[in-house]
Parts: sequence; structure tokens; C-alpha cells
Amino acid sequence: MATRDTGTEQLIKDTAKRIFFSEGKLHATTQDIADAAGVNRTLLNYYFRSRDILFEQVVLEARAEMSAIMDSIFTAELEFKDKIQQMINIFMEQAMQFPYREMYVVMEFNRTEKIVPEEKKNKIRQFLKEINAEMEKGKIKKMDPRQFLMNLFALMAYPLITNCLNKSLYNINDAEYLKLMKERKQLIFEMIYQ
Amino acid sequence: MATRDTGTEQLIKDTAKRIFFSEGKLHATTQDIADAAGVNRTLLNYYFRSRDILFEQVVLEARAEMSAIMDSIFTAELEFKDKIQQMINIFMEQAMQFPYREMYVVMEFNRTEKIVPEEKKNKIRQFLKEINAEMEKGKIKKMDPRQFLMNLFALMAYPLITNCLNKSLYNINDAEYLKLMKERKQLIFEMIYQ
DNA sequence: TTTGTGTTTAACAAAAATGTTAAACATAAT
DNA sequence: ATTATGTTTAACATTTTTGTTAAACACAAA
Repeated sequence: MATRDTGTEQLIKDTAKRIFFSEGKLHATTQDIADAAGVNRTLLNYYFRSRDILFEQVVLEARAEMSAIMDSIFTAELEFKDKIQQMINIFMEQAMQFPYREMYVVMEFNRTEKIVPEEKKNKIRQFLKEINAEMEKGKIKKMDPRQFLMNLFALMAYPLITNCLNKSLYNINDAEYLKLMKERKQLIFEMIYQ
Repeated sequence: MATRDTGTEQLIKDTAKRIFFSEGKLHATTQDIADAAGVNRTLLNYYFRSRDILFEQVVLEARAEMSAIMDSIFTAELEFKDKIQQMINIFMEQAMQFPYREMYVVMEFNRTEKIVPEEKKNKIRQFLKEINAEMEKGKIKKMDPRQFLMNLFALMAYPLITNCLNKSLYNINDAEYLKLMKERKQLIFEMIYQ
């Protein structure tokens, strides 16, 4: 008999991702995750052997998902302008679903000092060149292309991380926040691509 | 005899702040902090009774420090343009020293759902009006003033949080990163205040 | 010097979180 | 229906982290 696949393994991973990346509960324990998934805590050990392995796998998959999205846009056969527009659309939709995913990955990166594969760096270098070309053409404001990328990601990611605080500070509800975030797509494009 | 003040209490708090806000070690234990401070772990209990109380106090002080800076700028007797410039200068200097402080406070806010005092909200409302006025004058691009503030803070805070990752992705060292961050001050101003 | 009090330490205790095991359970194949 | 094997559970064990206590220490005042 191969495997019965009750879906439990996937359920556990999905629940962990929800708790970490959507709800932002950085200090969740294995018990927290088991409870949220509605399964016995022992099952985390059965499927993943240890807490560390589960968490590592979750981060690994998160990185892979994010990389896949970035790569598909970086290397797409599109005008630069359209790439940016698509990037904003896809990234913001993802960020609305998993506001803390990037932060979690960044923190894990700080903690473990993982190495970035040369292949990925090359793709980025290539995109930095594209940015530079667009600046030469006078389409976007001239600056260090790395600053350009930092600006773009900052504008996209940050407001979602600070979701809760912003809602309190500005007295806005979920519906209005959603509206603001959708408006941001266009707004970011205009700021970046003047 | 009142108190001998060996400076230990302050040392512990400062060390905790360094570990959390500068080094970004979100999961630091009391032992980690004691070791980093070079004191016996029991002293954390002697001075603060419990881990939770220490951590809460550290966050409380962080919020107070950040609030004080914001308030002083919000209510300063300055032209709007100069306020923004000063905001960028001070915030960026702070963020370079404590890149993860804001994030930590935001995460704690998510966790505890603290209430924002009405007085603080009023100061923000006041500043939002100032932003609006500046937009009416045609000095800055028209948009929801809340978006304006989100943009500003995003551009300032985010690249410092992602410090480590950026250095890897773009192959830059500490010195160059510092230079990039200093350049950002002017760059952010130009993006915001076109 | 002695005494009193605040500070520091080490040993111990308790609590929280994680890991292991064996038995119960469920289901596909025989 | 029985068997074999993957899945789930509960009880237990271990490890990690936090909290408590009493004694040692240090230093100013008497």
C-alpha cells in the first residue's frame, strides 16, 4: 500500500502558513497549529518529524512560491511598463492574502543567513539592467536601480504589514482598508512610473 | 538606603532593545538577553518580576520614543515641506539604529490589540489635514492623505527591515548599504514631494 | 569594624513546549 | 472476513524556558 493520503499533511502545512503568513502569529507553537488545524499535535511529528523541519519546510515553500512569481514576471515577454503593472497586481493580491509572508521569510533569512543562489542573482541583475534602460529612455526617474526596486517593494508590502495599526490610527474598517489597498495598485504605479 | 543603582536595570532594558530592535532576534529568550548583557538571568526577574513584564515595558518605551518623535514633528512650527524633510531625516536615522523596532511594535499591536488614545488620533487627523492643504495648493500629488502617509513610512522603514536580504540579493556590503540608505533620504523626499 | 540593606548568584522548582511510544483505528488488498 | 499497513490517538518522557528561594556578596552608614 502506497499512501492513503488523508490530506492531513497538506492541512497542517496550509494551517501553519495561514497562522504565520496571514494572521502574523510569529510565536505560534505546534499545539497552536494543531488546534487550528483540528488535528492531534502528534501528527505534526508523524508527518514532519520535528517542529523545526515543519517550519523550515513552510518557509522553503513560501520562498519558492514568491520566487516563482518574481521570476515569471522578471523573465516575461512584456514591455517594461507592463511588467511593472503586472508585478504590482500580482504582488498586491498575494500580499493581501499573506501580508506577513515576506516578513517571515526575511526574518528567517536574518536568522539562518541562507545563501542566495547565483542563478537568482543573475535574474535580478538582468532586471536591474532593464530598469536602467528605462531610465535612460527617460521613462522613469533616474536613480540607482536598486533604490527603484526597494521603493517598489516597500510601497507594496509595508501597508499590508501595518494593516492592523493603520486601521486603528486612521479609524477605518476592513471594507475601507480593502478599498484603499486596491486603489494603491494604481497609485503605486503612478508614483513609480511617472 | 534608597537604591544603589548599579545600572543593571537599564543595562538589561538596553540589551533587550538592542537584541529585539537592532538585531531583529524576535525569538530571544530571557537567557539570551541575560547572556548578551553579561548578567545572571535571575536579575531579569529581580528587576522586572517576569519575562512578560520586561518585554511589555520594552515595547511600551519603544512606542513612547516613537510617539515623541512623531509628535514633535507633527506639531512643530515649521512649513509643511520642512516638516517632511525633518521627518525623513530623523526617522531614517532612528530606523538605521533600530531597523526592527517599528516592526516589533506593530507585531505586538497585532497580538494585543491595544487601543490608540484619542489624543494621538487627533494629532494624526490634524496632520492629514495639513497634507490635504498641501495637495490643494498643488505642492504634492493629490491622493488620499492616508495613502500619502503610508507611502512615506513604507519608503522609510521597509528597506531597513529587509537590510540583510537586500545585501545578499544586490551583492552589497555594509558601507555601500549605509551609503544607499543615506541617499534614500533625498530620494524619498523627491518621490513624495515632487 | 560591625551592621543593615540593596544586589548578585547558584541551586532548585515549576511550567511550557516538544518528542516518543505503543496501542487503537481505518481502510484497501487478499 | 481477515490481514496488512498507513493513520490517529493518548499517555508518557524529555527538553527548554521561566520563576523562586536562600545564601553570598558589596558597600554605605553607624
